[in-house]
Amino acid sequence: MAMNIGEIARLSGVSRSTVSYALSGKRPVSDETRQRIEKVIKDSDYRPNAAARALKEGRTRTLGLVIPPAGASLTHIQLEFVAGVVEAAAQADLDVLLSSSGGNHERSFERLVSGRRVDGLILMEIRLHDLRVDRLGRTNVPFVGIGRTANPEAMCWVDVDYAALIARCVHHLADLGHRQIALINRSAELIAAGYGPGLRGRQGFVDSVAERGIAGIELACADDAGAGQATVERLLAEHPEVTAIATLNEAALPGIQHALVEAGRSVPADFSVAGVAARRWAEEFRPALTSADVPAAEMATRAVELLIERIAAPQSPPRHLLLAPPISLRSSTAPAPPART
Amino acid sequence: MAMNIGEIARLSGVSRSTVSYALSGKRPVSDETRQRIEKVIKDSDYRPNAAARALKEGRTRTLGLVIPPAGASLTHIQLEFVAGVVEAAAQADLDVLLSSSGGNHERSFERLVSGRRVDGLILMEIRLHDLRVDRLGRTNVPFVGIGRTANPEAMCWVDVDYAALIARCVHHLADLGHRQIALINRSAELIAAGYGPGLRGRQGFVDSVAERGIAGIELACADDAGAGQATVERLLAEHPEVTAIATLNEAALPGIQHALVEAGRSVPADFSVAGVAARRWAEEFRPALTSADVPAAEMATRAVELLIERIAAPQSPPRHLLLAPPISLRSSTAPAPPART
DNA sequence: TTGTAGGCGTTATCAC
DNA sequence: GTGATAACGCCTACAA
Repeated sequence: MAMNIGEIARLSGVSRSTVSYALSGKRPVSDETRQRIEKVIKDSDYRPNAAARALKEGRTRTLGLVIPPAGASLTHIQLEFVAGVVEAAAQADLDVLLSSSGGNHERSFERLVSGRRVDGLILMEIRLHDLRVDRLGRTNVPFVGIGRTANPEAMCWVDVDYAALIARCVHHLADLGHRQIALINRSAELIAAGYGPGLRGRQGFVDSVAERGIAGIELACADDAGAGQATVERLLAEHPEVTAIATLNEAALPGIQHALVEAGRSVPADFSVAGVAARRWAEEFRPALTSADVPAAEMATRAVELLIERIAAPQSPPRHLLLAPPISLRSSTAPAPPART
Repeated sequence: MAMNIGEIARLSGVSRSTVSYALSGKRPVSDETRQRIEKVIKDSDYRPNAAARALKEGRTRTLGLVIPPAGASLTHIQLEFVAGVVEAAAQADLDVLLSSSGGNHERSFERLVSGRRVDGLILMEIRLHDLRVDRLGRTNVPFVGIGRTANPEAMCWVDVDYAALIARCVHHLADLGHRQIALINRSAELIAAGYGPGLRGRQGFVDSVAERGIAGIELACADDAGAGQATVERLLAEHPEVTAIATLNEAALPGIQHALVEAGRSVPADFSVAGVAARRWAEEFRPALTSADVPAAEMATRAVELLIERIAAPQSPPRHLLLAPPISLRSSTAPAPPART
């Protein structure tokens, strides 16, 4: 039984337009007919054909979400963000079409953009120089970036202020008396590719370390526990004087923890760790990690809000949101141990 | 510039149908006209309007993927699966529409189903008695389940044979001389709700333990590290004679590891652990976990294949795929220690 | 080899 | 308060 509006109209003994108006409420319909129609609809679980509606209305009621390619497996933060976007979109009765960019998924991205499959896009993992942003600039598809480009005024985005957060970590550690601090950053490849959080986090580190007049060492580290472990092993071997780590590489955390345990450094008595991570990972660190918890769910909500606004008013000046959540003091930071001899 | 097929036709000096045929290749078009058309299309980056095409063709070229509600944060396995589905779908030039079920997301699910937003659905986390499966049974929307219901013949699905895998873990541990083995299962709530992996894993445990004539203790455990730690602490306190754990709760692994370290049990010399988990988590366990690696990416590929088949032939008898990957021997299992006195 | 025309299911304009 | 009808952009018989 292929239910369509015509069938509902026939069964209710009215015209198709009346059914349409009864549904949309865009013009008055007598109580009697409305109820007859509603009954018929309920009995047949009719729902308007989305494609027909999209064709007629020129909008799809669908948002596109462009995730990083599958190869680079998603972090907890990204995952939480995706779930949050689906949630927030559902709240607004919007669906979410997923696409991965990078790799050889350009077809999928192009379908979204020029096939008018979506009313707007959310782009994850924006690079400082981002081809997708350039591409979208040439169309008039509304979009919101998670992360900002080198020219941030030109577009809508939501981002975390990694520079400020890493700086806060450094200040917190410096306040505790640490004079030798290492930054465990994301991978060298990501940073070379113009990955904002890595670059801005580094900047925040360099600046704050200079401001406090203390020694800072930056290390790149791939996004997995093994790399975290290797990186910290190297750090401890080459720079035994370091007493604290700041990190924005959440996937490396388990490895960082393990390497410290192996090396016999007790956290936080001998060694402090502070970072930027999803709350869940911070809490799973042993001891629980003092960290600025990346508010992925909130970012998702805000990004969807911004996008909905932008879809409604595509020409309005682009809005931005730079989040800097406070550091949650947990158990991984303490006063620096007396200097080793 | 609202590009549509008519506009392309006008610019190329041909009729709309000629453009359409040039694009689809469903009837010959002279080289000269084809080239003219292709040039115009390239210059204008025209792509057919997906909604119009969907309306006309009665198919959307879109797959629906129903994920668990956001509250229950996704595990690594699920995450890898989602990415795999997007990948496999993109390979077949299909898009993926995301929806979460459960919670109050029924609207979103209903939109997918009766609004004809998708050509078919993949349902994650199938329960033994699953309302969504019942709902889909009353429509003719093709779908593939990840997991199977109590009546598995009636539908298409891809599943992991948790019973067999847990049994293999038990046999492996028994072969190593362990006589007291505990199963760390998923949460009591999940199991009470008819969660297949938990129930079937339990069955495999009970059966294999009986077959080997050894003592088995089953413990439920929520999906996070904290719960894993608490569960193992309790286990060691109440059953100090236990020398091995089998588990299918990957999210609990970090906690399991931590509790064992805290209790001074050295793995694998004093204590063995085997399980079912995503490969990445198995490798991040210390020491690397002997486990059956859930092939989430392969499941995704297979599920998409099955679904595409089913969309093409909705009436064909439902196909199933029960995967039982081999156990990868890593470093977390060893012969049982001499009995404690 | 190419063009004409009808219809997919909606919504919205116009008429009653 | 309600009904007929055109249009959204595409595909595809049917004609030429």
